[in-house]
Amino acid sequence: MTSSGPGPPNGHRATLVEVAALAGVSRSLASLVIRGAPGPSAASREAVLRAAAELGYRPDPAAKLLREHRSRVLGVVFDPGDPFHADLLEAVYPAAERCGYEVVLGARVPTHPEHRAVEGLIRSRCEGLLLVGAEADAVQLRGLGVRLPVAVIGRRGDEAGVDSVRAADPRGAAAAVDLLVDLGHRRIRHVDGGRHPGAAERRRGYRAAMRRHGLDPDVVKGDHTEESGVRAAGRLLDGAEGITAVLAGNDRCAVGVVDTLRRAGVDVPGDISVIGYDDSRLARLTHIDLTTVAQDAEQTARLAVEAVVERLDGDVDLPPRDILLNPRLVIRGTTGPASALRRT
Amino acid sequence: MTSSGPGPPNGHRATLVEVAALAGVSRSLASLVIRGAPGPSAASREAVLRAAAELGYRPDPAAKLLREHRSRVLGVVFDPGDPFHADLLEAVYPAAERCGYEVVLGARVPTHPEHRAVEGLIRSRCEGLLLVGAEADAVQLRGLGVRLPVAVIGRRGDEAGVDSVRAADPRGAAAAVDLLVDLGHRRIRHVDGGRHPGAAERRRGYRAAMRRHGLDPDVVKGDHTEESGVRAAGRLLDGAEGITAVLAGNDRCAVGVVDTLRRAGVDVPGDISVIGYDDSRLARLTHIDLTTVAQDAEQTARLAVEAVVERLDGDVDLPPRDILLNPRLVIRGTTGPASALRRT
DNA sequence: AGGTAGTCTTGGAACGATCTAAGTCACGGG
DNA sequence: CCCGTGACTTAGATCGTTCCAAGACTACCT
Repeated sequence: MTSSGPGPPNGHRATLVEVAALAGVSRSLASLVIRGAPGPSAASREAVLRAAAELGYRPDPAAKLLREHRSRVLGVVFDPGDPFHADLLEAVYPAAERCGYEVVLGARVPTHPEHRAVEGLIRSRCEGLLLVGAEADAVQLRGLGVRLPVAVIGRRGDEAGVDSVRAADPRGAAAAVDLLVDLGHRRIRHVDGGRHPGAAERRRGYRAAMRRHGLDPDVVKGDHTEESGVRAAGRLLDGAEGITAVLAGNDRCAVGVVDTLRRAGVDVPGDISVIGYDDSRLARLTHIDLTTVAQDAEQTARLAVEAVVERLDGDVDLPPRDILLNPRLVIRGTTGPASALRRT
Repeated sequence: MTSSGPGPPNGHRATLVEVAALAGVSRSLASLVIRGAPGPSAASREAVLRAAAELGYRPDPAAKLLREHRSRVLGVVFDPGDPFHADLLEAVYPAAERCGYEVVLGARVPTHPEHRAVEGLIRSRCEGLLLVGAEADAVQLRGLGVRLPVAVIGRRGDEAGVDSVRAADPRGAAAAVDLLVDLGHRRIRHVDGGRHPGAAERRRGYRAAMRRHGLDPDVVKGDHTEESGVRAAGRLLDGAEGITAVLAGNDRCAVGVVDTLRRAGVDVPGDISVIGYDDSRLARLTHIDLTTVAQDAEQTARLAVEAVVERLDGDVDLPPRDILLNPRLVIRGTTGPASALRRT
């Protein structure tokens, strides 16, 4: 894009020396003009800019980097295909731009695992790293953290010496339970996320909230896929009579639950209420319209970017911070009052 | 994560000069050893490698790049959150690696539109570009194509002078129609994808196949979202009697159709068969189990990478190629014989 | 007139690698 | 005894920038 610009279409890129020659000034002066430094007179400024435009000059980032030792680039490792990561990325770009940084991405996929992504990003000379949902253990994370400033999103990192930004999952789960109890539900089941990151805390929040209300926790194993929702709903249909509400480990699981229940003729939320977790795009689709717990992607991304930038632009020796964000309950169409019939 | 390595943990990175000094050889010799060039004796080779290890030496990519004018990096623009793009990325990495290239990613999101992504990637000195589903028009694409080798995935590019790799959508739609006709369906409706890339060709393939079978095409407007599937299904329920099969514009639309029909008590595929398009992860979920048309992500990615690399590593002046891949029909659980009752 | 301040401009030395061409050394043949 | 040969090694130039210290010129003040 950039309409390809004028100048030699391909092959040789114009250099600063050529621009300076055409403008009839020295290399140094041209350099000052190009990077907008104070000093040059209006006349030379104009001459250089004209020459640069004519030659289609673009500064060589490699040379600049070699000299300056600053790339002003942030690397981000993420999972393509994960809708929440997409929301985060959308917020990372403007946040980085406000701080004067560019962003390069590295995907975490089976063929290109996290450590490869990290190395690739470092090789493309990023100065700081955002890991959206890291796989690495604390030791690896710590090793990475000494090489460059790192922030982890969605998981705790301060024991590994790096900053982290994440939702306060126990509070989110508790808020979901509170809503259900307010609606009159008492038999509330949690389909958990197994060993998924965050699952343990959601489980903990659920258990604590249930007990706070004087209710018995009822946790069944699951994971963060639709499959596990389908299985859980199957068990529900097979005879877990009395249960009027389900708190799923995440939205995908919740969708599995809702679909299976509805297909079996159970009314959601008339007979059973369902709450998801994450407020993924899935949950927002109007024909799904799932009540769920939202994390604020925009704020999360912004804080993570700012944490890394803060270390980059000065305070290197801050102690690692673990920033907890309050989740927000988004009430949509899969929750309603406990039905009189099934209430125990 | 490379276990942080020995050497000064942060601050100063070791340079080749320091390695050479520690090994007691010249900078040039150290350089030869580091990049594995033939020449150095076994003794000096070992001395240099030992010194490099001790200092935790890592070559500075900026300096290397400045000198060599080759980054061996491929840039990829994609939509995070799109599952098919995730599949492609997964295949891009090994394909690039086989050709000796690294990959950097730029996201196409509302806050960071395509042209920004492209510029960012070029600034990080990628030598070639893969656009997964470009937004740019032919003029912009052509402008980009003269700056560096470009391949577009999922859309035609040869009129804009760049290579493209895409599925033969008309053939995919035709195969879907053929299957339905084989199953005895005659009133087959197509919910199209509006002005989405690819939608026109799918529509064309559908129309041609219907006429080939002596049937009347029946196209309704839609787009590539669940919403449009929901709307289309609504119209079907409102009284489009006689229709026994729906070919959706893509999987998301198909899921909207199936969900809405089932929720209204219509049996899929007993009463109505539904076919999607794309074989996204969605379609593969066992509780959705959608019959759909698949594109081969692995092959697509590989061919696109190879096209760009071929121009990079020699043949610059090949005419642009438009590579068409045959889609594959994946028969799952949403298609069945036309029901005797509803057959016209 | 001489000094000094201020504004604008400049050449040379970095940055850290690679490449080229020229060096050193030991050895064996004439 | 000299020289060519082959196997290693090295100094110096180079890539395209930015930084630094100093240079040129005008203008002002005493």
